[in-house]
Amino acid sequence: MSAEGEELAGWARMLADGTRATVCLALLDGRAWTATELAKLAKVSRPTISEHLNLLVAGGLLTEVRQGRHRYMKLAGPETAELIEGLAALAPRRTEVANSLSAVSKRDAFARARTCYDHLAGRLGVALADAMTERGLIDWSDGIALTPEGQAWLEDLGVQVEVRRGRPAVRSCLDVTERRPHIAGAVGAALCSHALHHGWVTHISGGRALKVNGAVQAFGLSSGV
Amino acid sequence: MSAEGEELAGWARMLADGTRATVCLALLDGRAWTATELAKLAKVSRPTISEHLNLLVAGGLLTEVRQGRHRYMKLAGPETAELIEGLAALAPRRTEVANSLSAVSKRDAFARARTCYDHLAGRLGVALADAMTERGLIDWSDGIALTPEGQAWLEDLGVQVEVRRGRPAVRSCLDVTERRPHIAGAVGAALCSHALHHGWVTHISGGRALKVNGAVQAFGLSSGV
DNA sequence: CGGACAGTTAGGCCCCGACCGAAGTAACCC
DNA sequence: GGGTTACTTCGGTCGGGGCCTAACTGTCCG
Repeated sequence: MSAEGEELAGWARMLADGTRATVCLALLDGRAWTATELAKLAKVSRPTISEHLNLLVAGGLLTEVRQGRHRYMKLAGPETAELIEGLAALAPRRTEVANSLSAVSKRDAFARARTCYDHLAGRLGVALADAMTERGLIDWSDGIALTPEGQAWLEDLGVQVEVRRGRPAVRSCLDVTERRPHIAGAVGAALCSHALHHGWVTHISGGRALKVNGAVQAFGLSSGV
Repeated sequence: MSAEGEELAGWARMLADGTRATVCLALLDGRAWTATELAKLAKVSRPTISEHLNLLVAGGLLTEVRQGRHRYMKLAGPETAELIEGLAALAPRRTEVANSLSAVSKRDAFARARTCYDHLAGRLGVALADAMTERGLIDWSDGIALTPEGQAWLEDLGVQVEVRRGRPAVRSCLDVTERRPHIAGAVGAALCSHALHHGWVTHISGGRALKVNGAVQAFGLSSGV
C-alpha cells in the first residue's frame, strides 16, 4: 500500500469507529462537552471514552480544555466541523425510517433550522445564503467573498464580525439536510450569534435544532423556510 | 453510540484501511484496473485484494465489469471520485518530504497539470476554472451553472458535451494540490477529453500527470500555469 | 487436450483495538 | 479531614479483520 493511501486511511480511521463518530457528530453543536457526558451519550464506560478522546485529540480533530477535574472537549476548529458535516452529508444514508410522531417532528425541526458548529444551517441557513447571493452581498466568482454591499449590510444590521487571523471571513459549508451550501466562517458565526442574541432564533431543548422566531423577517427572507 | 454515528463510521471504515485507500486513490485516474494490477500496486496477494474489492463494491464505492477471466474495477461514478479527491484534499498531510530529484520533478508535474477522474486538475484545471468564471462562462450564484455565453464558447471550441441523465453538466471539485475548485461534471469531462484528443495535453508515463502542450494558448489562459 | 493465466474459496494465523472492572489520582465541598 | 465526583491508568478479555498459502474454478490459447 502507498504512503498516501496509508495517510488517507489513518485519517479515515478516526471516524471509522461508531463511538468516535458519535462523539464528533455530537460536538457539531459547537459546545464543549465533558468526557462523562460523551460517555453517557455514546453508551460506553468512562475509561473507554477517555481513550477515544485521547485518540481524537492526537489526531487533531478535537481540542481539550482542562478545568479543575473536568475535561471539556471541542472540535478543533471550524474547518474540522465543516469537514465532518460535509462527510456526513456525502455518506449515503440508507437507514432513517424512524416514524414515531416525536421523531418526525424532531427531524422536521432539525431540517428547518439548526446550528452547524457556530453558524446557521438547515433550510434557514441555505435560504439566508441564497438571499445574500441574490442581493449581491456575496461574490462567488473566486471562491467566495463578501462584497462591499455585503459589508454595508452587516453594518446596517449591527452585526459585529469578529476578525481572527487565519479564519476566512466567509466560507461555504455543505448543508447535511439540504445538500446545498450555507454560510460559515467568521461572518456565518457572527450572523448566528447575532440572531441568537436578538431572539430571532432560539435553541429547542438543548439540541442543535432552532425555533425560528423573527429570523425570516429580520433577515428579509422569502417565506419558504 | 448513535445510529447516525454508526452509519458515518461504517462508511468511513471503507477508507480506513491502507490497502483500500490505496486502491481508491489509484482509481482516481478514471481508468479501469484489473484485480491483479491493484494487488501488485498495493503489495498484497491476489486473494487479499479480491476480498477488499468485494467490500468496496458492496459499499458502493466501486463497480466492476467482468470480461472473460478479467475483473475490471472502476470508481462507481463521478460523485464517488470527487468525494475521495475531496477527502484526500482535506486530510491534513504531515509526511511528504521525499526530496530526490526524480520525486520532486514528478510532484511538480503532478501539481502543474493532471487528470482527476475524467476532468482536468492541478494548476491548469484551477486556472481554467478561474478564466471561465472571469469571462462569465460560469455562474456561481446558485450552486454552479454554465451561462449561455459558456454554452456558446464550448460550441465555438467544438467541444461535444455528452449529456447523461443524472449527471450535472458542470460541478465544482476541490483540487488536492491547489485546495481551490476546478471544473468537473459532464463539461469538465468533455473539456478534458477534447484537450487530450487535440494533443493540448498528453499523459506522462502512464500516470495521472499531464504534459501541457498547447492547452494554455488553446484555452486562452494567462501564463501562470 | 493441456498448460498458462486470472481470480476465488477455504482455512488458519495473528495482531489490533474496543471494551470493561478495579484501583489510582486529583479536584471540589462540607 | 473525609466523602464525593471526574477522570486516568492498568491489566486483561474478546472479536474482528487483514493477511497468507494452498487448492480450486474458470477462461484463453496453441
